[in-house]
Amino acid sequence: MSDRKPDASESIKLTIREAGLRATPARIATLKLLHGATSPLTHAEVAEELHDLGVDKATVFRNLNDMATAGLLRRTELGDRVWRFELIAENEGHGSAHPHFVCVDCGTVSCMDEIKLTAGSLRSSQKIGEVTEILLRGRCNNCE
Amino acid sequence: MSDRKPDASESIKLTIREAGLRATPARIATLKLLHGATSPLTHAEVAEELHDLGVDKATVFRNLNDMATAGLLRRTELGDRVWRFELIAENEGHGSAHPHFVCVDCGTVSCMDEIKLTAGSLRSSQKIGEVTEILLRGRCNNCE
DNA sequence: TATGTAAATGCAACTGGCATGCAACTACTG
DNA sequence: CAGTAGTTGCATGCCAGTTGCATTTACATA
Repeated sequence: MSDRKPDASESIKLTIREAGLRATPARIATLKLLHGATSPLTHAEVAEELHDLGVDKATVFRNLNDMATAGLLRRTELGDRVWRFELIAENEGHGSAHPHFVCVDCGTVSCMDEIKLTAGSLRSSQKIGEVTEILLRGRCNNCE
Repeated sequence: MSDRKPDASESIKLTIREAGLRATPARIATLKLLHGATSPLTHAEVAEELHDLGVDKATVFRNLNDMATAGLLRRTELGDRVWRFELIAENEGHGSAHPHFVCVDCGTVSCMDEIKLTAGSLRSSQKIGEVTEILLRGRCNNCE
């Protein structure tokens, strides 16, 4: 029954409260779901998952946006007009977002912590502006 | 060049036909508009401008998408869930491999031929798939 | 433990950006 | 200059997301 630590929910509740929000079942479930995800999830994906718990679409949308505003989640747009959300890790204090890879065929999104630009590239990018997000597009290995 | 003449329309017509599309008034007007624009225009902006000519919204949408598919325009998404379109310069034929920098404020798209990933980054990206496009998002120096 | 209250929720209707089906029209080909 | 496939206008549909409002709930306080 309990391969899940009894206090996992407790620590999630604390996290939510520390962000200034109430620890409701919908929010706890949302964070748990994102915690187990390996890539950002869309509004729709989270909503579908929580629908079985009787959570309304609008509630999911509001919660995701609220928690993103509160600094618990990162909200990104990968070029397909759909918002995606992922947990901001606690030890991720620097706040720097990591690059994402989007498959143009299946739409799968992968997080790519390792990706970096060469030093020269960094310099020339700074001539143009401040880069806040790196996005790679292509075809994932499952699709080619 | 000095194609400010009455044959400017002619050269636009040729461009459209060479892309495999018919040179209709709506398309010519669209290209002229984009030619004079300093940053990518949204569907809505183009549609509003062409509405005075009696061109329907849906037609503008189809034309922009068709011409983007045909390689005349570049279609980008800056994170606000609105498509933007800009002319692809004629001498910009090489197409795929050069990264773009998109300013999330003004919508300017810059080509960044020098941007490269580190060797290690390339390797780890290949574990996921074949990267065909690199997009950097941020704020350009004019906007910050 | 009970209770007051702002925060959160569910439901449904709405919005905005874009896509599509279809009949009428028109740019191009021969 | 007629035939026709590509285009257009209009109406409608679609989808992700938003909003108004009555009801419920988390949690601070008594």
